Amino acid sequence: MSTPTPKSQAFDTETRPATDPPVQNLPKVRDDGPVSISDHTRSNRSALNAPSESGSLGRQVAKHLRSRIMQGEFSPGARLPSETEIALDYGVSRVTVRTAIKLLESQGLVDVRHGSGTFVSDFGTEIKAGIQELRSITETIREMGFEPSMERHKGETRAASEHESARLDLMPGEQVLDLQRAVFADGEVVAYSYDVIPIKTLDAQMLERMGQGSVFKVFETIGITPARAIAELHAVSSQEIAWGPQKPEQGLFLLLDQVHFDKDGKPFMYSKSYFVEGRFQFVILRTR
Amino acid sequence: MSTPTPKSQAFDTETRPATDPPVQNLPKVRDDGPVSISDHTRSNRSALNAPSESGSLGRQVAKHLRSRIMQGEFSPGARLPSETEIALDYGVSRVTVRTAIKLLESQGLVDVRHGSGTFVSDFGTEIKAGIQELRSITETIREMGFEPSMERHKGETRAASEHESARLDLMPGEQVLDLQRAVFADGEVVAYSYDVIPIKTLDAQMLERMGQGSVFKVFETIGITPARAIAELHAVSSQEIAWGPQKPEQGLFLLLDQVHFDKDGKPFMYSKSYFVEGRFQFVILRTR
DNA sequence: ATGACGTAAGTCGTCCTACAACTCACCTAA
DNA sequence: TTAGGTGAGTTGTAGGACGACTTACGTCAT
Repeated sequence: MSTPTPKSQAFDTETRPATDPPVQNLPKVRDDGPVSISDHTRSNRSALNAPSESGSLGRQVAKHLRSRIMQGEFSPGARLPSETEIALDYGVSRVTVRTAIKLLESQGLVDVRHGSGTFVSDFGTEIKAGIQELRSITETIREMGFEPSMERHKGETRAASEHESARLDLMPGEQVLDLQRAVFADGEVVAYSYDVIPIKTLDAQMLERMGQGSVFKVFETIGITPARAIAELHAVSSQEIAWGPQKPEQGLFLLLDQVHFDKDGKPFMYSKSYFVEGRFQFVILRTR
Repeated sequence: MSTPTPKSQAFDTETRPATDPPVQNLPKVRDDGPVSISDHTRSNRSALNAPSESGSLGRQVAKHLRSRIMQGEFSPGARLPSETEIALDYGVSRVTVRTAIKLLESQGLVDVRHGSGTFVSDFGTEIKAGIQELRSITETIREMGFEPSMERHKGETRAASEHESARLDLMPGEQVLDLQRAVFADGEVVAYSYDVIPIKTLDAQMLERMGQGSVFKVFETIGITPARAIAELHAVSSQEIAWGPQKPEQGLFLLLDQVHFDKDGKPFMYSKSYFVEGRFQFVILRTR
């Protein structure tokens, strides 16, 4: 599918000021005059449009700004360029820049002050481990500067329990993939992951690949995009959860009990992640 | 013994958003022509401008929309009026409505679909107990439909520990108020709160009022507005934390270890809140 | 010299208007 | 019946304008 985006020219006979011939993949750029791009102030307008799924323009700009902040281009406390400047830089409207900045603000990354400017949050760059954004555990670990790895302990199909059926919106007794894995950061166990995935969304080939690396990567290949997750937090003390040589003695865990939904609101995975207390730091930024 | 369960009515002071907060200040309306407001569709434009601190127009609209959603005017899954309609309704521009909706979206309350509309998130109304927004525990409990109360167990001044000084940005040895309280919901203990507040920000009168009700209320009166908090999450198993007749046997807690900052980025309180596992449900909505 | 005050420039907040991109319901024709 | 087109409605983006707020700076009276 994916119609070539005909840009609607069949019925617009009138009112196109024609200043802007249909562009394909770049954000529309208006006045590019002499195209003199100095080196020390290279434009960022071609930096958008990631290869894969991109989302709205505002989200793209937000994503790019975020990475620039994370990479230290703007240090904590520093002021970002004005909205107008950023807009010119990316070749988008100020409206778009504002939506992007609003997003970053809601993530606690920046701090907008009326009449003064937009500033990088003082702890902005340390929030990487935040729970607020939806990421796979492996991604999160990698962002924290560790090397993630996984070890499959169990991976079999069985009937869903009543509790799981309810959470995943299944018929009782439907088959699911029961995945149990240990999660490592630099070779040290940081969590034990119990994932339950409805079989019907997978084919045989997937079953093997599940559990190798990030399950989210596999989901991507079949067009399932995680849009959000609703999670409960619990403190758990039990000897029944961990296994293996690195099994923690005290048996104290922070349980993230969550259901993942795709962009259509359909649940596609139910997972219980038991984080070994003391080996993984959860940071939450609370804003008004 | 057997805490009297005071039901706390001495300090539930403010703002019951009954149905119609008396307001005087209107947002500037430009073309007010004949001011003909039809009856069956009463305008909401006078509903803005909360009595105290209001914030930007967009935030006001967001706040009001939020309360409308929470009160069930729009049920989960339902579509909100179009941005244009809302704008007319409140007498603001569509831009303002959009910033408001963006805010609600980032809180997971609504779900914006391009070309289709804005919908109340399916769980949106259940996220009340979410950690994402900065609220006092009492407020959160009230929103969950319980009657909050508190019992002061300790309230004395002492020198700050090294760890506390670091978090609160104090000189070592500076005096702080050490507050230890049990938090009740409908008479049942749900948490034990250890708060540390620098003395210099308080006067003698405040010291007494602290610990009566919400400490945030007291802070408000001296012009300190909590803007954000950075928190760590931990699982804790200990018998040293709780006290009193309702002390939980298993000694299992979810610890929210957090520093609160005002809008200028100054830390004004360091608090450790130990939530009794199983008596308080933490829900987190994770979005991309 | 010092402090209070006004002024101007810079920046975010809001408004208006217009159009593009997308979704959905409906109708039509094969 | 089904495939496709069409149009109305909705959110996304653009561009220009002005208001509100912050900050720095210069002026003036003390």
